[in-house]
Amino acid sequence: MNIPENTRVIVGLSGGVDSSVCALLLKQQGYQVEGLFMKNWEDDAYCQNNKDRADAQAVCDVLDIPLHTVNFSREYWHDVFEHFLREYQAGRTPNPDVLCNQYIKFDAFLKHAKTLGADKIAMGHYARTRMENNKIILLKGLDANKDQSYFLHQLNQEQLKDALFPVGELEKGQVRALAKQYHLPTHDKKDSTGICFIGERKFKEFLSEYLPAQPGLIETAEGEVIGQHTGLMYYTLGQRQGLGIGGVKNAPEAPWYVIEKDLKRNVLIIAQGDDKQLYSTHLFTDHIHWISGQAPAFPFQCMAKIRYRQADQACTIHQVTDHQWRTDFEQPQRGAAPGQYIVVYQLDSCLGGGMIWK
RNA sequence: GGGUCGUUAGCUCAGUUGGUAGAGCAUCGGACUUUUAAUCCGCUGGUCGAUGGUUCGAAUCCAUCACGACCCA
Repeated sequence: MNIPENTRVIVGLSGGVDSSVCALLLKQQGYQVEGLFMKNWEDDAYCQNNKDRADAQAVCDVLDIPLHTVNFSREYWHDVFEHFLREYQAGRTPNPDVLCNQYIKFDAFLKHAKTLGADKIAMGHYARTRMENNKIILLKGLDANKDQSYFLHQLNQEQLKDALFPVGELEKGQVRALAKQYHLPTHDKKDSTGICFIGERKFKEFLSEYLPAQPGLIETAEGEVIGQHTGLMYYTLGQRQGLGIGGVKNAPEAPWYVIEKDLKRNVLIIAQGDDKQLYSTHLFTDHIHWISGQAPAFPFQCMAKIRYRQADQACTIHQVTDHQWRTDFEQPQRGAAPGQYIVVYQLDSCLGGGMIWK
């Protein structure tokens, strides 16, 4: 029904190799392709929009397609960054890139693309979609090592309906090879990491620009004070780095990890080595988004990840109340952090997920 | 006042019969990674409490002093 030649696709071009090849593939498939570069964060030492935009433009020049630019800094700040700050302030560990997809790439961007006359949008994510029983299902990227469906699990049918992910059908190596073969200037550009659109930063430094830090004590699970922390928000459950604790008398020669954040007392609680308290047999969510638009029957046996790039874990989801679900894992999970998302899978299909509450 | 034991990298400690020092943790850097983390790899880092002495040579033996812990008066 959708003849590529009559279909206008607007590709989100970041200036990276994945979105470049995304545009290349669609062009090869015969679509009318246009690029759209988003500026979502004001320039600074770490966020160089101009360089990325120049790269996106260079790719468009090679592909001979137009490039549009749009500024979503306000939307990003309001829909993603403020939530990010609120969550940290509340002692949780947010995942801004999940919201970035939900509110920016598959909302603000999608709407803007429509006003530009797009029939479809496309992104360079390593993920795939299929139509099954008149519903869109979201699948993991073919390259298991690069699969990014985790970040897309909050999307709904409406958002996925007109989205294309051609790169998801390829392995990363093939993507780079194609980029090189077709002389895309981004072919050997290093993959970007760090918070989407903000970039990689010294995290503590970055957060401290926005949130006041309140130093406090570090205690062992037994309540013994063995150090000081610089602010609870700088730590996440399971974290090792940044505690500054080494060589405690009468303790084993093992590293220490965060096992709890006591907000009331502003105390960071840590344990040593592979402590049982680092692990959770279950966790709670107060809402689970289902991509299909329909919740399964509970209890629901499935697989899930509690962090990006974690191997799928066998679990069972129980509905406890109208607004509480409990997930029981077959194997206890290390460092389940409130604010992060549990994302649900069945085989290659990403079904949805929700924010971990506790 | 007397006695015992300690004082070695940021921290906790190991250093065989004397030949100018290591480990874990911490820190820092790198890899991995569109969150935060985790994980992996690597580098730094010490005139061995001070001063004398014995010795070809002392962190290792001796003396004195300083500091600390404990014990006996």
